[in-house]
Amino acid sequence: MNVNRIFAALASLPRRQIIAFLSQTALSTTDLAARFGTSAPAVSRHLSVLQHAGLVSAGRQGQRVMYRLNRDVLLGALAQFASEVDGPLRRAAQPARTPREAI
Amino acid sequence: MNVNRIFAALASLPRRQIIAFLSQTALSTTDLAARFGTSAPAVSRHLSVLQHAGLVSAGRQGQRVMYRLNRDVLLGALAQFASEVDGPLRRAAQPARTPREAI
DNA sequence: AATACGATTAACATTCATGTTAATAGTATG
DNA sequence: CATACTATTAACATGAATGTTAATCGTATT
Repeated sequence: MNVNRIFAALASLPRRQIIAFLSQTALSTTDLAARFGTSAPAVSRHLSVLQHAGLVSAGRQGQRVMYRLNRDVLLGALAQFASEVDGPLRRAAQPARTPREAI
Repeated sequence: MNVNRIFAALASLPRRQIIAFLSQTALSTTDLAARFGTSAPAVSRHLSVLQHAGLVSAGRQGQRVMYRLNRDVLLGALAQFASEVDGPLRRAAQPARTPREAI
């Protein structure tokens, strides 16, 4: 899991919006394009970036390619980054403390 | 706390590196510029972005301006984004309600 | 096989981000 | 007060990202 690549993927607002949509249900490229104002090719490239970062998975179903979110990867990356930032000082001071149970 | 602004700030690799440095200790602009290969003005603008996002705080000490990381803001934003992604489906799918400590 | 539909890639233009050097502002010190 | 040091802003150039339309590929349907 490449945290830098994942955060680079999360850099873009449209991609975070795509993730928000995919957090509810699996969607195809045109589904997402319809939910945005944008074109299918634009969505397709965003999905490609997300996929290479490991954040989404693609599965073809007939003509459509359905994308779904890899929650574990996303949450894992957030947790890792959080621990990198939270780590050095706090672990020295308070070994057992985690900021929040979710991450 | 503006999650979009925070993620936009986290988009940049140099800024995440700055955050990594500041997670260890407070540093001045030139301190950070020395740790990078980059110039002071470049660092200064990155720090400005981070500060407007609320991720770092500045405090002048004599000639120097010391920057330190606002861990709570950063970790809070990560937790909020995580809960947004983690939330909808899991709360709907899980028969037992997940306690919402959502921040 | 021919056509239609969905997805991706190519090519292009435009906008945004990053870094550099030069100039300006603020603070301390001789 | 003049000088030195730190930080920030201005102006500029360059590279990357995003979106558009047109073209290509894959799959299904008739």
